[in-house]
Amino acid sequence: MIEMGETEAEPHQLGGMPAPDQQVENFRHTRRARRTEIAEDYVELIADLIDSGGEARAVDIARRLGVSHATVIKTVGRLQRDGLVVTKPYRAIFLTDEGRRIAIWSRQRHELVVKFLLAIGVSKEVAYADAEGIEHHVSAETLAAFERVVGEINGRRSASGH
Amino acid sequence: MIEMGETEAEPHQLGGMPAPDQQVENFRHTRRARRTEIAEDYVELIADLIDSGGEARAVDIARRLGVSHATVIKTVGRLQRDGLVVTKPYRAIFLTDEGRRIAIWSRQRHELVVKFLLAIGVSKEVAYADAEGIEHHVSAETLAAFERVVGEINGRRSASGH
DNA sequence: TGGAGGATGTAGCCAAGGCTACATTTGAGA
DNA sequence: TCTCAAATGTAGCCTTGGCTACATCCTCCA
Ligand SMILES: [Mn+2]
Ligand SMILES: [Mn+2]
Ligand SMILES: [Mn+2]
Ligand SMILES: [Mn+2]
Repeated sequence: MIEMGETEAEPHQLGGMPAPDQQVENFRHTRRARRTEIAEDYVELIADLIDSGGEARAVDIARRLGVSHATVIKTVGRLQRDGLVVTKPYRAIFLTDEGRRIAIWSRQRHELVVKFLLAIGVSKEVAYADAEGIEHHVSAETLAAFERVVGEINGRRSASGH
Repeated sequence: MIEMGETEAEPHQLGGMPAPDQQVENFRHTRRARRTEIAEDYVELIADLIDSGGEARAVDIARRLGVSHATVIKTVGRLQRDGLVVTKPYRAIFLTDEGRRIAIWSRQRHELVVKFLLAIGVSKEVAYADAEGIEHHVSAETLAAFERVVGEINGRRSASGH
């Protein structure tokens, strides 16, 4: 067999991966998303607690997240520093306009991800579990695709006599 | 209007969210997944570098990930401690059996997530970008659902005269 | 109107995952 | 063979997000 250059180990994915410099951008993008995950979960949860119980207390957040109250208080401090919540010592936690904006957006995205997973046949338990992590990495374009698929599946289902 | 108990702010999602204690489990599950994301990206990338260039060097990993080489070296130390790679000072990095197992699994999962996003109409650039984060939160069940959908869409496409 | 107990705050610890700056080693080519 | 540039390693810094232990505050009820 004749020398063919540097291809000796069968690259295994021919049209697969993106170019190296595009991959760098993807990794950077994902690291950026990672840094906002916790903030998104917090503001979404705070909004839920306010909507259902009138106020969001550190102890409630801690119980829902399954972390210690000390962790919650420190994290809420960071959220306040970053302008997403306001709170005064020994008082409940409220969302700023910015925090509420993010909460509403996160909630819609989260719900759509769940709806989507359910639509493609994932069980309720797994859909909830996976959505909790997936949601933070779904761009607007992918979310739109999810919505399209949900529409198609529900359309097809009702067209064939529910 | 008569007192109706604690429902005054319209709970907004009736059958939406899971029960609080199920939600705790979901958050715990997601935190657990978060702790393995970086290891998965590293072993997958190391496998790619070995397959395409014969060896994986810290500087190559650093360039692909867009982080400093010092970060890579420290992380590789953790991977070695955890039994996923082996390396000797000033030498290249190799996968253990366990590391290779995880790399192969991660690569398959990653590729399927990309294929899935492309199948539902997401652009190539966004599919690659989103998949880099989504992959780590996709359970086996959800992955199976993805595979089903890819099969259906490809089937439908070829049925209607490609 | 006290307390007691629950909620909140504080201190200090840890590991992960980033970084820069500097030191050391390697190996390819002149 | 020797040198020097590139690769690797090390030190030390930072932030985040966990934890436990303990201190303080608030509030509700006896
Ligand atoms: Mn969410
Ligand atoms: Mn989440
Ligand atoms: Mn991957
Ligand atoms: Mn990834």
